[in-house]
Amino acid sequence: MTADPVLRREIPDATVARLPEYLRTLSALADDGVPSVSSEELAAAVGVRSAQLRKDLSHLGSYGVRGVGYDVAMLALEISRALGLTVDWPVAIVGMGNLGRALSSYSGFVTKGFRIVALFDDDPSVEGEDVLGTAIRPLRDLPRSHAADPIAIGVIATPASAAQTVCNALVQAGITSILNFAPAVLTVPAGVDVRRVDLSIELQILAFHAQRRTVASADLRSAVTR
Amino acid sequence: MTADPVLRREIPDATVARLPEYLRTLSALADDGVPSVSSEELAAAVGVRSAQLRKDLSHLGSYGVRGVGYDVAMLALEISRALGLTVDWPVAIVGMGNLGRALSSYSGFVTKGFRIVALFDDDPSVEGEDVLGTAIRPLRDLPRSHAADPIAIGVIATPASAAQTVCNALVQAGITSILNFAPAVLTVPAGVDVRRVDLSIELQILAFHAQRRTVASADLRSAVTR
DNA sequence: TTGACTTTGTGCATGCGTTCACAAACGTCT
DNA sequence: AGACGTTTGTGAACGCATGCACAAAGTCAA
Repeated sequence: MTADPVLRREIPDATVARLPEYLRTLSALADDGVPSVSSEELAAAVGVRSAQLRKDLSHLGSYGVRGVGYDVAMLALEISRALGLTVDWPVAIVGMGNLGRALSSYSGFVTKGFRIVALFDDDPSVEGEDVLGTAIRPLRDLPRSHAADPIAIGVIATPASAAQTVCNALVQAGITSILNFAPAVLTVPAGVDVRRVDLSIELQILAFHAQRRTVASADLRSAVTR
Repeated sequence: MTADPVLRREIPDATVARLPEYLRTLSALADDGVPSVSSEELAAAVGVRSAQLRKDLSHLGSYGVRGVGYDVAMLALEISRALGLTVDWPVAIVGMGNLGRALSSYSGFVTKGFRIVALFDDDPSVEGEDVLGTAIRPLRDLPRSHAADPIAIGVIATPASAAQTVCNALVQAGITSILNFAPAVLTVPAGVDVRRVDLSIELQILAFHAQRRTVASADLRSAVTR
């Protein structure tokens, strides 16, 4: 009944969101031939507090050595395992505009256990086109494609107007993990996990902070001249 | 000394991150000709709890009418104002690969007060190319471009290896708001606001949850067969 | 082995964010 | 005008995440 304690233990969402950052930095360190790091060093490289890093890692188990630090390669492997990146995740991308093409060639996508197995777009002018070894097919081929080479994760990179239709097709095919880049809220049945990425939100947050800086300095000036 | 209370009041980061979502949904409602919404309806459309929505909006001021709801157009305007989107934000994008092109044509970028004033790329083969009315220039033109048409926000859409160099150039030119799509941690002087977007992190989080579902159902099965 | 030093893992406190629950405020109907 | 139903705005409770501080556990030198 009791499975691997590492997998059964609840890992906080906030921690899960940071694990990819740790993993990327660890991979860079490994590439540089660094054998081990302390929590202090790794935290500084990622941009978090060392206490936070240690607490995050403690949720995965006890992989550090007191007085020494963490073995870079081993820790990277453990984080990969925790995230589920030690197995391959077949990914399909729907919508082959600039964003879809950017995603299919994005290094962070093709490495790290994600394998693009299908590209879809209903625009006849791009149908059949080859993108990095994978042909673009119309969405109606999804069931056949899924049967031949099962898809674990569907990525929606279409305009907002098509997003729900595409989502329905993905769910219909039995795909339960969906990453949505379209600026639309998708409704899905229970058991389907949808995550949305809005490229413009970060820009708006940036504008908010920039504006606040401007207002703050304007306040200072008007306070002086008053 | 006391400026506009709406601008001076501290708005929590978590709230700021949701305001763009509210704004997008409100814009859609306005397009559909809906004159007003209750917090319950709007919250459902966005995918949050109504109490959270009301508390978020309360940070901007009191723009609802008890017993009635919120005026869609007015609330949209107030959120725009709070985010600083009522003024134009000149944006420059560095790196005109697929991602840079996707961003420059992204509807959420060009609408909502963001105006792309410059595109940079040091690849000679794309230099001078016209993308939606803006010519691609080499990064060394940044100071001149900035002087002629000031840039408020710089977007880095280059490979990770070039990100820090590009960032330095942006900071050197006096740009204090930077959106970084490259998978690299940037070091900047104090007073410069950097936000990072990693397109692969969401995919990794999705994989984590998908894996957990798989493990959970495997546990159930093994529990039965035991 | 012993002692000095380093670094992890974690209990505890603090702060922030979310949710509940309700009084206050509005429109409407009689 | 007054009673009624609706919805906002917010104080208070709760829960989660972060940061502190230190004991436990290791290395290394002598």
